Amino acid sequence: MQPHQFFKLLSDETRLRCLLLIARHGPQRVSDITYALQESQPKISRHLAQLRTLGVFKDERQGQWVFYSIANNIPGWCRKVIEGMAVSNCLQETYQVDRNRLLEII
Amino acid sequence: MQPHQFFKLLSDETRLRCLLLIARHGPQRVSDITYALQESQPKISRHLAQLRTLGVFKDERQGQWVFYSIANNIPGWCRKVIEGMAVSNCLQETYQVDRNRLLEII
DNA sequence: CTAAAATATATGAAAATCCATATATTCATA
DNA sequence: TATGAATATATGGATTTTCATATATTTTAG
Repeated sequence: MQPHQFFKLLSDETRLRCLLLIARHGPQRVSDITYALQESQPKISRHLAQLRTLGVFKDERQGQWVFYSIANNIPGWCRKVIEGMAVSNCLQETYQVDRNRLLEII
Repeated sequence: MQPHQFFKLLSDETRLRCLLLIARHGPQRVSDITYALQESQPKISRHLAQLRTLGVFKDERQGQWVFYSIANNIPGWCRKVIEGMAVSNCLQETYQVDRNRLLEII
């Protein structure tokens, strides 16, 4: 994965919201992410697929649900960016609402 | 500047090349960046303008030349990403050629 | 146990939007 | 006038989104 490809994934706000939610709260079901972000299911599914296709996410089916999580073999520089953002206070306002909605249901 | 907007800047390889060149070698003239990247002048100018418009770069005219450099008031989380990439060895191979061409002429 | 219904996720196709590039031109400075 | 930089326009192509539907799994009814 080339740097500009990774940054392109992060350039879409929906994908960034998905990534940060999972970076902070671990593996999540598609349906829960859909609820937390208040977006349509196909929209979430497509963005998760992009993150998976480039190797940032992995998916795992458990019964009727599919859980997405951060792949365990991502490059170190990717992990550094993700974790840097996850602890950054630049996100407090914008992404807090997603977190709160997720915490309602998990 | 919102995170996904910053990452969109980094999602274009030409912009990323400009950014990393300046992150490593300090303020540079448009003409020197154009030479280092071996791209057309309007193309470079347009990408530099985007980086400037969102506040990542500042420009300064000195005589007939315009120097671009990293703005001194960028958010901490941006600086962290930029410096993280600048020291990352994931870029060594890909962007070394740009650096070498720049070092020829400065 | 089997068939039907319900739930969860993915995908094909189409529409709308966005983006990068090339060319030509203009602006600014020396 | 010559050089360096910015901008206008057109265009091709990529991206995102939606709608409808397909697939897979689980639950329920009989």
